Amino acid sequence: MNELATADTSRPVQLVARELANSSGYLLARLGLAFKLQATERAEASGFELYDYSVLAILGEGSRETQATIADALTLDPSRLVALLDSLEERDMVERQRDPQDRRRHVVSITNSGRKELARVRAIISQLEGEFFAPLDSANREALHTMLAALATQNDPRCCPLDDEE
Amino acid sequence: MNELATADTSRPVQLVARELANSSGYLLARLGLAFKLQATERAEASGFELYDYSVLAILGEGSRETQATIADALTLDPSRLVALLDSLEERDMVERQRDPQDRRRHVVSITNSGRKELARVRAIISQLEGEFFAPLDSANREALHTMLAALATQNDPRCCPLDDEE
DNA sequence: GTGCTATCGTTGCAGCTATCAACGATTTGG
DNA sequence: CCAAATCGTTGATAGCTGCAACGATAGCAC
Repeated sequence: MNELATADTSRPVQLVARELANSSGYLLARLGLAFKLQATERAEASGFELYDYSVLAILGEGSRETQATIADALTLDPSRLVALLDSLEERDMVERQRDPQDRRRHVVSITNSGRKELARVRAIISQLEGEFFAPLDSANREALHTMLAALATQNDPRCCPLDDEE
Repeated sequence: MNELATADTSRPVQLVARELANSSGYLLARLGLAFKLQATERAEASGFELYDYSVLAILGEGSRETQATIADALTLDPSRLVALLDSLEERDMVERQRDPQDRRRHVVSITNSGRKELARVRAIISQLEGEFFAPLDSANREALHTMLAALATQNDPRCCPLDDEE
């Protein structure tokens, strides 16, 4: 049925199928992964795990978190969080204290030096975002963000509270 | 320094940090992963691996591909593709033939039954896309797709050729 | 022609990661 | 005061990813 089973060697770079490139979901997944990889790379170049940033960012917003709530917010297995916090605590960025009201819990809080480090990673990620979304002008960037937030509230409720008031 | 290290147990659902929710890159990564997980789930419920769809979609567009070009397009290790093609070939969806012009190569082509199965998975994924992007009206969906495509051409060139003419 | 090197698909391995069960400590409720 | 549930932690297990090595074939130098 194949008159001549010969590959056409003419193309310079192999592109993904039109069908996939036309799928917003595929683009979303692929771009999301690309961003995550680049973020991981840059963070690790500065001595951080990418999850360090997520954890510090959560802790940087004031409310005293227990490990279960952090793990839940990041959709992370609690057992994986243990090693992350061990590492952060060893580097004096966070502190674990027993909750006096429920001594099973650990209340995790960020330290002053943790805040400084958070600012450093934040700058790195922020820089990357600027480059990654550079193809869009600022109006489009904002429009994109609004749409992503809308999708997140429906498809990943833990991600985004929708209360943009303030 | 912590007057009372007590977690505030008042919140119903734990949300991710404001800082992360305000990051388009974070939303992109998280939504992309969420989409991929849902797609995997639905595909597997119908007896497909998600990559089966990617491979079939590429093969469904006519040009005769060699394994290296497929792996390259999907940013997939060639060794991983072997098992995928073995499985697809076993189910009579694709065929491997030696390229007579270069007997090291395998030219992979889709079979008639492969096209039928492709149509089935395509419908499944298409259905999912409809649901996933439901929070956006069709104008916004199109705007979003255009932006994602623009980002892809810069950040993941293998993903999208930008030639939307036709 | 004869080697030398590169490429293609394939196999197998080794490291990493996620996922889960189980445990001690503690709280809660009867 | 006892039983069940919860919290953080540890350990083990399965699965995936990327990498090196291999046989087969091609291209190139001479």
